[in-house]
Amino acid sequence: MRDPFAPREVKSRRGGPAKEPLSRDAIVKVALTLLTRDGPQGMSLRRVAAALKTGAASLYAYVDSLEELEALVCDRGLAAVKTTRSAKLDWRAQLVELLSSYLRVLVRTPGLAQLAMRTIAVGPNALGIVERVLELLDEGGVERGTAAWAVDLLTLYVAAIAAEQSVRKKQSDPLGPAARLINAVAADQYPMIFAAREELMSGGFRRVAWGLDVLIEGILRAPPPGPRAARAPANKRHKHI
Amino acid sequence: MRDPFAPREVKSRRGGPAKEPLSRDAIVKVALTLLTRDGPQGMSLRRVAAALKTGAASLYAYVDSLEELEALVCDRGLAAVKTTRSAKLDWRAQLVELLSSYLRVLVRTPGLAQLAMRTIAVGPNALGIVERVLELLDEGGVERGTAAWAVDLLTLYVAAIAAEQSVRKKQSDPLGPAARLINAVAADQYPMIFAAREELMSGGFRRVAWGLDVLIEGILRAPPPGPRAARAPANKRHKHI
DNA sequence: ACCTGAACACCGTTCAAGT
DNA sequence: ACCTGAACACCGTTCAAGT
Repeated sequence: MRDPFAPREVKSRRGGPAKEPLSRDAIVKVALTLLTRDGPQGMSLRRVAAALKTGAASLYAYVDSLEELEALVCDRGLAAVKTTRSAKLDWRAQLVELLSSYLRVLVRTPGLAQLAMRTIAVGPNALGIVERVLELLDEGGVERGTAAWAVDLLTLYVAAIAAEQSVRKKQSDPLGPAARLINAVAADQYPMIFAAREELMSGGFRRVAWGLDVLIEGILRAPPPGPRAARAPANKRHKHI
Repeated sequence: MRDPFAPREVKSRRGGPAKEPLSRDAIVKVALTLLTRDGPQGMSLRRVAAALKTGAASLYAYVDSLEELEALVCDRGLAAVKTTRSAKLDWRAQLVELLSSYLRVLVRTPGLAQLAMRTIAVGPNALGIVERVLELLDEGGVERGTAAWAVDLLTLYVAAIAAEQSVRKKQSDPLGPAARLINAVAADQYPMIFAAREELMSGGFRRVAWGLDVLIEGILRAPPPGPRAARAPANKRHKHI
């Protein structure tokens, strides 16, 4: 299997006649545009092809499948994430900054979050983000094995939050019918939910910030992954999952 | 908008002639069966209808859309999660137990995890899980506002892990081409990734256990969400996300 | 009211035929 | 080699017509 992120060389047209000579890069570009403009629905092979004034079959010269295109689009979308270094902020603030940028990019483009959850992100931009997070955790004194797992935990959390938000946004009502259901929950049947119904639905940016705080705090304090199992429930260790 | 989880009453056939008289419940049941057997692809309205020996159009008498069916299937799948109380284990062990059961159920049925991430879970089974988590956190002395946000964090994490695993499983190779790419990563371009390439790919149950530990540890220690912002980066508070 | 076949407007992918 | 139209095997949803 080829590296899907390696540029695929294509014989260039002799004089370079038209505006978009139909290259892999052009395909990914308009796909991301369509995704940003019309959401996940808008990025079909046929629509991308139509935007490039061709048939869908033509795209298969540059892309093996929709899945590959999605991976390419996903990584291209991640180019917008700011991974810049800052001398003024400590590692923790920089980490929060980076992850907030990641979140902002995922939320801004509807469907990108779902893509990020579905495809294993291994393009250069995704790798750049992972690299930077590892750097920052290292700066924070987090041991390497812990850091490796922590990257996943952090990025997974942000992607999941973003995906959830973009689902919620699709709902027409503020917070969707979920809110109404939670409000209608029987006080005697679900007393805890009823008591916390207010807090369950409040959210926004503070909530994300708190979540990142929880993760970072936990990463710094939870027993690191060593050769021995950390703290699995004693009676049910290694039960097949 | 009706509560989609309220049972929809249907005129019963006079004598009750056939095996499955085509009820909302029967539809959800075979849909879940198909999902479990054939994955997300297998649960289309047309396939569900075919399994019930009807046309797809017939299902619209019981279900408003594929999206509603997905929500119903999702909640029905969650019925398998064990929310039983235990006198022998402390709240924390019980919480890990419950979330492990949740994870097991999501991973066992391919596609259920993706469903759980896509639909806002508000069926009785989902509510039961949330209720139980809130109970356990309360037992652990976690303040209500914190607990409300923590439920989301915990369930989101488990669902995301499950979704990621079921994506990985789809890949043919052990760990998929992602592993090969990470192994092939240039040592000078991504030094941190290269150094941690081993740990980045190791995983399994211990990793999940560690993740839950991180979350719980963090939840116990991170500043609780109060009326004032907790610890957002001072220079970029409330920037629109 | 429930149920249905047919139709509508889409999909991703393949393939023989063009250049 | 790139590009294409047409076809294949699917989708979710609607709708007029049945009972």
